[in-house]
Amino acid sequence: MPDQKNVPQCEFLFVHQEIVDRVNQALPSEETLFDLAELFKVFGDSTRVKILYVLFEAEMCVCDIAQLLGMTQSAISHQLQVLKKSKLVKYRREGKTVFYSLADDHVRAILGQGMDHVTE
Amino acid sequence: MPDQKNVPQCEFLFVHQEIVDRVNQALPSEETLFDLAELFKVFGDSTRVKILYVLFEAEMCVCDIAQLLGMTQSAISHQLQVLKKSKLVKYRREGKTVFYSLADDHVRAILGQGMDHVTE
DNA sequence: CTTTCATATGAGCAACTGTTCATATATATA
DNA sequence: TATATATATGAACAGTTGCTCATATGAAAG
Repeated sequence: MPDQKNVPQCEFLFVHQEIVDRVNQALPSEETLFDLAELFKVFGDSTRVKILYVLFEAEMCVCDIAQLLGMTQSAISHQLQVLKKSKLVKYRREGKTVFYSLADDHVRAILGQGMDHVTE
Repeated sequence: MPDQKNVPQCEFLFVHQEIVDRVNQALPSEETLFDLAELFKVFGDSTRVKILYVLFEAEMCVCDIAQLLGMTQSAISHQLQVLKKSKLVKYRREGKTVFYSLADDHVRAILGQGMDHVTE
């Protein structure tokens, strides 16, 4: 962030200096906030959300997911790589087939919180 | 979705027909899943996450937020409109100034769940 | 070794996103 | 009314994203 802290753009900055200080202390690091946004970005796509919901129920191979969602194998595989990179899913090879499943219960918790907000 | 349900692309689809049926039942509606992804999309940007974290601490006017984050008033205002449209923040006018605050505690809960996953 | 099947991956493209810049709106004050 | 301040907003542009298509990789079977 540029050093503009002492160049107020409105009179309220100094009126609320205590609040500004408190916020600055409470604000997580730039890196943490970036990672957090990156995480939510992964959840911010219909296809990926669908894949995660499918894996809620059972581990599943790539082509079954594609079949279920009516999408191409390539599209699903690309998105599974995104989910894998974010450590939201894990996989298990069995012969020619690769089975994907949810990495842990955080995924359920996050989706659940979002669902609460959407369906209320 | 195209009607490809009876054109298996791999042998596992029919081996796991029961699972496919169960998943199809458990899967929320297309519209709900779309809304869910749209919600997470809003959280999927550093600037917006920062704004929300700032509002965690206190209601704040546009220019104070811009000041705090070292960004232009315009950029912050644009993002506040996005957050407003998603009903994640509310605002209160006081003379020339507009104060923004979190709309409800869902926002905290969702960010908190994400933070758990990021900081573990 | 060759073929087949399931999956992964790179290039290319259209659609979307976040910022900047210029300007408009709204409120208060002289 | 004219001016100043705080915020909102539209256009434009660069950067990103998700899909398709073609092709590559990996594993099992002939």
